[in-house]
Amino acid sequence: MSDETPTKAEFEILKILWDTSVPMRVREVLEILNQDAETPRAYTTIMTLMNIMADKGLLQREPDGKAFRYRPSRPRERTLKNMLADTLGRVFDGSATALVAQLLDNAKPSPDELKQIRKLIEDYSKSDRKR
Amino acid sequence: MSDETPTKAEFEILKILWDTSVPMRVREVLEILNQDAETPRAYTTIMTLMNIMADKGLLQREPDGKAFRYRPSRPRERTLKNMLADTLGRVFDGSATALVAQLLDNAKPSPDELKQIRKLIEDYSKSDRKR
DNA sequence: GATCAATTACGAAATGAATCGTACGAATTA
DNA sequence: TAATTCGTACGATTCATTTCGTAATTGATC
Repeated sequence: MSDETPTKAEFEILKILWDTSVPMRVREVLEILNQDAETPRAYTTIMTLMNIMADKGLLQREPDGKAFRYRPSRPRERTLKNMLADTLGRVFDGSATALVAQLLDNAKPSPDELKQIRKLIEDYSKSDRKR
Repeated sequence: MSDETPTKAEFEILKILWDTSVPMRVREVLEILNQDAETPRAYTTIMTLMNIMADKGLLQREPDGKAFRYRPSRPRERTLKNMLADTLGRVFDGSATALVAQLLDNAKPSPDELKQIRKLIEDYSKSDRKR
């Protein structure tokens, strides 16, 4: 129950907080969010959103002067994991193979990326037996 | 513009149509959808949904007696491709490597699946130069 | 043609997400 | 103390999605 998956807008906020890796105030998040936005959001929009996220357990608040600072409740990896699991289950019926097939056909990874990906799979294969 | 990505409910309907691979009427889709559903939907719910999908261009209609039969406008692969591209871009900032890393950490593919995945990558590597 | 059952058309309500304005409170300053 | 500034709380509005009821239509049957 404590593993809510964020909505689109919520996820944007989480990305900012993960990137800076330091608890931030609403205003700071707002400014980063707006600095390269075509249509800037209002302060209260983000305030409300971050409130909801705190209620849901996606963010934690800590008092700082008259304001709060917010931090993500869960590390980035854990959340990405959930979101990917969602796609994997919903879209690819749980088949990692099907997903990779689409991915290759799709993302056209560069030779360099391919190399990295191969390495990942090698490493995983080796560490597999201790599962 | 003709590459709409389906919503959750729309996708469920597409899956049914892809699986049977034959154009179906609303009632048939409804029955499959409801047969293992905890809360069954009303006929009109699916009717409306499929109408919207036809408007959007996700489905095509062909008359059959007094009713219509519906078929997906696009093949499954094409749609999955779009949906995966969305996840890749939004969640993993376009990094196929990052996605695969999560996937391995996540789906715990079996040795057999791994083998298939490796093969996919091999094949892709070979065909890559003609890009 | 009249009637019946199945289907579609239309429109409206319920829900969830995203947006923002106004009210109000606390610290800061004039 | 009054005015300013920064913050949160709360509620309203908009928008997309999902849901479904009622009315109109159509084809089949008598």
